[in-house]
Amino acid sequence: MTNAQRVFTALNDPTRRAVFERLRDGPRPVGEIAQGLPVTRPAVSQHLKVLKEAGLVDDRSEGTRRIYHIDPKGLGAMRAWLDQFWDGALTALATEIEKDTKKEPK
Amino acid sequence: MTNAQRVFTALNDPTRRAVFERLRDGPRPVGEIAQGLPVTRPAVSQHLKVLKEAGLVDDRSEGTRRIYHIDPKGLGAMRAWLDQFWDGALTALATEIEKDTKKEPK
DNA sequence: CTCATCGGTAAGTAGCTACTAACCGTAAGT
DNA sequence: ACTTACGGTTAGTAGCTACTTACCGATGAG
Repeated sequence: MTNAQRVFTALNDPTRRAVFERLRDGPRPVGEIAQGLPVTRPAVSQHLKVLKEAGLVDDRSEGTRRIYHIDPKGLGAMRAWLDQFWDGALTALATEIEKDTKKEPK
Repeated sequence: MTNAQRVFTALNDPTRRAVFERLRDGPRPVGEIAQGLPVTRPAVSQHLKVLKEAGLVDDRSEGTRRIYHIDPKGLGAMRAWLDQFWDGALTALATEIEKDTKKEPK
């Protein structure tokens, strides 16, 4: 399984995106993340595991709590994938427009 | 269902990404896209439908063929989502580093 | 040494999704 | 008009996945 694949899979689930977005404002322990979400805490743990494997989050221990924070590594991989795509897409689009212009020079 | 949700769902499936990436080199008819892929042509049609609903591809008729091409709209939505995230993630990370530095000034 | 809190893990299940096979409509060639 | 090529749609199914419940280890307070 490629790295980009893991990132996409991780961000595909709405609940998991909610978990991830909750970390945007700063690091949080698991319980605090789970609070307010419509799923149980174990579910959040499982989501965090997936996010971590995708390189989207990382954690550190602090007493009995585990503080999770965003890891830019995953976002970077995704952005790289997207950028590599962006150029090709725009190039193809430009070619398309050029062809259309030749066909219908108004 | 939000628009970003549709883009993520569309790009989540490996086969669907393969379909999408095949259009990076330029517009292609359905049959040509399906050729070489390990799935049948109807499956490709279904994938194209999902990609189209996500704003990632669009199509035009040319005789009995349907030529599919990349639609930048979907990629733009995804990039917007990512960028909006990017800043928050980096800000949080910077805050983190700052805190760690204060704790362990080496 | 208890006892409570925090959180990761295992097992089992309901719901979704990607796939194939069969079918149908449409456009172009003869 | 007949035939062929192209491709979208439907019905049915196998496999995956997000969820809950129950359990367990670890840390800190008293």
